[in-house]
Amino acid sequence: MNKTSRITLSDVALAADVSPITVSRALRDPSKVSPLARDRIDRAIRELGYVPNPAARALASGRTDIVGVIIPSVSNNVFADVMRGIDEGLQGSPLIVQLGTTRYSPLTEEQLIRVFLSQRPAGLIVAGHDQSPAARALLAGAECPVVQIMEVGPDPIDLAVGLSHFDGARAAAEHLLAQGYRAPAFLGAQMDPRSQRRLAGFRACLEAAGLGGDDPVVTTPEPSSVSLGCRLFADLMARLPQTDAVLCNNDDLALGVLFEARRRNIAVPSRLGICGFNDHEMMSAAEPPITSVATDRRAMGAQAIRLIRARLAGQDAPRGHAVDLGFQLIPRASTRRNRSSANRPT
Amino acid sequence: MNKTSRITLSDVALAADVSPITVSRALRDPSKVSPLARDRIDRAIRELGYVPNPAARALASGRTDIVGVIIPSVSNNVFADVMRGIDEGLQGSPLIVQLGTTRYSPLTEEQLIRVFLSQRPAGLIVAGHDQSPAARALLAGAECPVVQIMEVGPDPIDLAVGLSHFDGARAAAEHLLAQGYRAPAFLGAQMDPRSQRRLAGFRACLEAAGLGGDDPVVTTPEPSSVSLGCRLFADLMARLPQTDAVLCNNDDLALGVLFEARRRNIAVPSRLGICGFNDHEMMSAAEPPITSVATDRRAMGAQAIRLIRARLAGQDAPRGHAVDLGFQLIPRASTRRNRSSANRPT
DNA sequence: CTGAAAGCGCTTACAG
DNA sequence: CTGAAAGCGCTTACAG
Repeated sequence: MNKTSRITLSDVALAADVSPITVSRALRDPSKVSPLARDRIDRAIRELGYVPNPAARALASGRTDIVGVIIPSVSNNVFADVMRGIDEGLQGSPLIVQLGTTRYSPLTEEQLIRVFLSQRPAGLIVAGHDQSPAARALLAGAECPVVQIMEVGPDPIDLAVGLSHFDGARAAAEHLLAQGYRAPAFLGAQMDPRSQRRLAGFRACLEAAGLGGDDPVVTTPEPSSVSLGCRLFADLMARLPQTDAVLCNNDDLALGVLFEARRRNIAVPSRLGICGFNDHEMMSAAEPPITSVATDRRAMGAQAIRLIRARLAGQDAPRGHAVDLGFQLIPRASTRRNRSSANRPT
Repeated sequence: MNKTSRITLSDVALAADVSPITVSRALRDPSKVSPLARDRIDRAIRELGYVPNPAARALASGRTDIVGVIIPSVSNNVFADVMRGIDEGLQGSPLIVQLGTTRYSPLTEEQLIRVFLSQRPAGLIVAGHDQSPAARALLAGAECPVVQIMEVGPDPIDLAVGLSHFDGARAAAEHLLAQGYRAPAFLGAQMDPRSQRRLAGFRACLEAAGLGGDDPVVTTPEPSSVSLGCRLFADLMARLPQTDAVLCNNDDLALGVLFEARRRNIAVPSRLGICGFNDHEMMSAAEPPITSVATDRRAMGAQAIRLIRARLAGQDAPRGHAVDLGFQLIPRASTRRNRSSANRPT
């Protein structure tokens, strides 16, 4: 094709009057080259506008600077936050993100893993612990560090960083009971594995409190949204009008519940308690501010990259190493039922 | 290193009893290979578990299946939506997304363009029209299709798909005036070029209406958030208490204004009109529902990919081809001041 | 500290 | 429809 121009390493070598090998070395580890040669090479690179060909490098070395990231969806602010953390973690490294979305399909995930692995990535980040057996096998056989993010669970493939969604939801449910709510319900959308575990945590709390009878749960496989929160809450009220508190699978739903409650003149928090999950920034800004379970999505992404970089730098990060980032219940006015509300921090 | 295993094209050729070239051909264009050879090759590929090496392919052909996407930020739901559209547009193609974020820095953008271009991508998508001259030069010299997204403007580098933010904001301001608001203000965060143009559209409307004196504008370079909407609105009310409507740079701010107005017992829409920008899903769910300027971010991403795929398929898409996706003002209760509100579509 | 040789795994023309 | 030859632009050992 366009065989015009395109400066190669040999061109640089010629201009700097050294061998190509020396240029290659200067590029990869300048300390291995004499200062004099280094200077000449640097100048030649600058003058010629040389840019290395990553494909050639990858073919020769079997390595790349690519970090593959495989997540269910990008239009979910939770993953957007994770991506942000990944991006921040990448600062100062030559690593580049290759992004793939599974749309919550294990089969798509498997295919993506195959494609991404064929690129010989420097590292791979995948969401969750529920890969198909074939996907797990692929990842287990990968020559690069693999980080499972979002949750910690038994038997990580390699590295893992996340939190226990079961514990988070259980803590939230316990909070509702502690506030005096007696008929809490669970609202869930996009019931992915993590949502399922949140639901399980909710149920565990209710059972422990002897409230396990009704199973006051409304869920849908639909993707989450604020509008969906409105609708799910309407469904819930039609089915279980005695509900006095709602634990939402995520903050979007919680916001929808708040709006719908307002539309129906249901007083929050006195008649209805609302709790979200993740503690999106808007939870503290809402009126009333909404209680939520804070998770640090950015830290998750950043930490995943940190683990990969450490492994690449030859540092020790044994297989099976899992980092539990935990969660924090942030009580706010939306669940402040029987207490003095004189002082109201947001 | 690990020279063990790793099946190559030659291995497949050997097993299928054809030459490597024929295998290569079968992979790229099966119709050019006899059905018999094709069968044998397919079987060999399956049995050996052969996966092509993209680096080798890239080096030999000078092409890759990579689409570079360069956006300011991922933790901004506008770009998350665009990414979603890109992702959808990619369906059924072998293209893979490589993602880079500029953090709104032209210098970082330039570096990213350089790095991404060195990969010989199949296409490049960049946000906005305000690249540095050096970045523009790089893009103009690119051998792949380049799509500028988010807005349409004069002198696109190659392809473009977006809308006029100036027009969108002006239409919103006109709507506020038409509703009888007489002292509209503008609230803006993260004042990137598109926000600047929205502000300009707002000002143009006010001037045309003879209301250009005060310049009722509160902006900040801080990234946008709902909480920030609360704070900016507080600033605004302190400075210009006569304000009776707010045009927000985006929906996050608008939601923050709604919450803050509620906290202050400022009636919406009678005492205060609120209008957002982008029409995020939550605008229709809010109570009251919030007027906004709808933009189709997903379509933007999908269309960008469509243009790239068309160009790659050899179809005609002349340089300078710009697609204006337009916008649509969605009037809702938050600006329904003097009208009968008997029927209230959301 | 530096270099000559070989090779990474494909594809590109060019023949036949 | 099929193949032999050359080469894409680097890096990897191995010497010196």
